[in-house]
Parts: sequence; structure tokens; C-alpha cells
Amino acid sequence: MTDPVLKQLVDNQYITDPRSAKGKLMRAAAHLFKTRGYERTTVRELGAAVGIQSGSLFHHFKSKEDILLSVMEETIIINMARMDDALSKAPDAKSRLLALIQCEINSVHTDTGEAMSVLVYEWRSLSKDKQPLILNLRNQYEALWLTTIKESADLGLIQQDPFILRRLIAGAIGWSSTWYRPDGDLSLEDLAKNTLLLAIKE
Amino acid sequence: MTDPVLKQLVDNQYITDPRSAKGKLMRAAAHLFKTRGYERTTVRELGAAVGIQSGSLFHHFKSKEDILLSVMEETIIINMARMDDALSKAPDAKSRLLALIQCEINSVHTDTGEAMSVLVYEWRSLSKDKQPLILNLRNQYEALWLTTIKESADLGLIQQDPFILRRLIAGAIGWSSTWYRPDGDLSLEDLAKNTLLLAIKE
DNA sequence: AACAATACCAAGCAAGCGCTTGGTTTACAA
DNA sequence: TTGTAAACCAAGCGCTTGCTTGGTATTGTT
Repeated sequence: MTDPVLKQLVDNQYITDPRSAKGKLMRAAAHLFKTRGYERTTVRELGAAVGIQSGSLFHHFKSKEDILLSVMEETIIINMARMDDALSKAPDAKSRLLALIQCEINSVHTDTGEAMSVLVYEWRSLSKDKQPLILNLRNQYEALWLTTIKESADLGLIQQDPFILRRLIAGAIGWSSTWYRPDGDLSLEDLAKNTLLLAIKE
Repeated sequence: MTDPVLKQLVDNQYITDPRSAKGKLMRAAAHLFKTRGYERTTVRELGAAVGIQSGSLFHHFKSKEDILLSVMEETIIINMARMDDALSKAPDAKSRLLALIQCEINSVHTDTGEAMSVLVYEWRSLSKDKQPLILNLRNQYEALWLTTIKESADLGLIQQDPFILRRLIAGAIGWSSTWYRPDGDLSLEDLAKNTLLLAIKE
């Protein structure tokens, strides 16, 4: 765990230690949920992925849905912490915007990548009474984006409505999980620059 | 069926008549697959949605997956035909680009909207041996986009790599299915203009 | 060494799933 | 009016699913 932001979250018990049994299970779950989909993934597969019986899962989580919920919850928490950190280090409006773009691209394509896909694509699989919990976290997440975009808009760097622009960019970045290949010609750095170009042409 | 493009497809038997029992079933399936997800949707629900027994579905389709496949297949065919039509009527490069953006936005938010969401979000639910069939159609679809974007790029209207730009735009438009509300302040026309602004600033 | 708490196993249950089957109704042409 | 094909029903089969249960290792603390 080289990431200090992550370390602090674990120490403060905001998230599960990735090295613990439960943490490993969540990572395996994110992988299976992304590649096979939540519904198609069986508790037997989940158990096998970490080398335990299917029934033993229910010692750590009270239901299959609870696994999904935990994966989603912790992913948002991690990435919000990283965004906060990046924002505090960026000197001006444009670099703050780029910082958020980089954060979101990283969230989709590095350690939390599979969990982020699950967050986006498996939303419907959450029962109605669990959705508000995630929705609330997402709103906090989006608030960070909006204030940052508005800052650029007030400086005249952006021609579009901040709400609309954010949603267009969210789609553009999120969709990259389906086509971007880390072993290809395009670096994450360049992908971020291309994405920034959607908002600001210089 | 007021759309002449649609009418011709039906007459030439490229797609199922939407007024037939089979056509209605496909529309109901698209609705359920979008709102509940393919896996969560049961054949009993599908039957109930059109007022028949679950077993009777298998008179029209040989499996549940076959329903999904048909929905996806016909949706691409319909929207490719509409794109062809719109492209042939647009006078210059920039208006051709706008035409495609409008087509894709319409495809997501009008009659084929739910089916388009299914096409995007339920891809994984197709078995590996059926995926190439849809992939092939998607490639044709994307070819239309690429030639159109390249045309604008050659004229210097676009600063980005056409491949990358297309994918960013595809994400931006596709994602709008999750947030756009037809009864809100933003018209589809304005959404298209905002999307065009991602590619071309004037 | 003794104990408690945690982590896990082996077995299986109840429910729901996609799909099949054999037979009946409906639609329409000859 | 009769014949034929398409459309549908009623019933249920075989299987998989998420989850429970009662018991056994494993781990860490004193």
C-alpha cells in the first residue's frame, strides 16, 4: 500500500484493509462483477475466487447484494479522498480541472477500475432501499466536480453550462473503460489531455 | 409508422413489423431489459408484459437470449439506415457531423432509446458465439462515424485524433441516457449543439 | 495451557429459473 | 365448410440460485 491517501483511509477505518480476507474478497468480487456482471456471478464463483466455500461468504457479508454495496461504497470514498488531495495541490483553475479529469481517468483505469465499472454498470442491481446510500455519496462526488467546473466557467475558460459539460465529460471518461487499452499507443496522460480539450480549446 | 425510413426497412423485411405480436414483444423486452436488466428479467415477466404465458414466448423466439439478440440487431439496422439517410441530406462536413450527433442522440432518446441502452449495457449477457454478429454490425456503424469525422479533420475543423474523438463523443452521448429528461429545460436540439461543441469550438 | 472469537467447511433446502411438452384455440385460405 | 398453419395455454421438469445450518479448524490473548 504505497498510496498515502489510501493508507489513511484504512487507518481511520473508512475502508476495509485490502490485505484482509474481506478486502481480497471485495477485489475478487469487483473483478467478477465487471467481467461477468453481478447477476451472472454466483456466490459459488465468488467463493472459489478466494478459495473458500460459497456459504463462508456469508460470514463476512450478510448477502450477495451486501458485497456489491460495499464495493461501490468504498470505491467512491477512495476516489473522493484522492480528488480532495489532488485539488488541494493544484495551483489554478485550469490545473484543478485537469486534476479532476486525471483522477477520474485513473479511477477507471488503475486500482479501482473494475470497481468503478461496477459502480456505473451494476447500479440497477442494487435494491431500491440501498440506492439512496450510494446516491448520497455520488452527490458529494459530483459536488466537487461542479464547483471546479464553475470556477473555470467564471473565468471564461468554458463556453458551456457547467451541469451539461460535466455530464458529457462523465460519459466520455466512463465509456473509456470499454475501449481503452493500457498496452496501446495512448497513455493515460494523453487521454486526460484529450478529454480536457473537450472542455477547453486553446 | 410515420417514418419512411422505418417503413422501407419493414417492407424489405430487414426488421420485424413493430405492429406484429413479435414486434410488440421486442419492444416490451427492450423496456424490461433496460429498466430491470436482462438477467433480472424473467420469461414470465416478458410473457406478462404482452399478455401471454411464458412458454408461448418460445413460439416466437427459440430462447431468451434470442430475444436480446433480435432487439440489438434490429436497433443497429434501424439507426444505420437513419444515419445513411441523414448523411445524404447534409450539404457540408460540419452539418454531416452534426447530423450524426443528432441521429445518435435521437436513437438514445426517442423510439429506439430503450433498445439502444440494452445494446450498450447488456452486451456481456450475449454468449460469446453471438457477440461477433453484433460486433460486425457495430463496426459498420462506427465506419460511418469515422469517415464523417475524418472529413472534418481533413478540413482542419477538428484538433483531435478522429478515433479518440469518436470514442469520447460516443461516451458522452451514450451516458446521456442516464441523466437526460425530455421534460426538462434542455431540448434534444440543444443537447446536440452542446455535444458538437465538444468537437468543434467556433 | 486455556479460552474465546474468528474463519471456515459440508451438506442441503426452498424458491425461482429457462425451457419443454401435448394439447387447444384462433385466423384465414381453398 | 373444411383444412392447415400459426398462436397460444396449462402444467411441470430439471437445474441452479442465494442462503442457512450445525459443526470444526484456526488464530490470537491472557
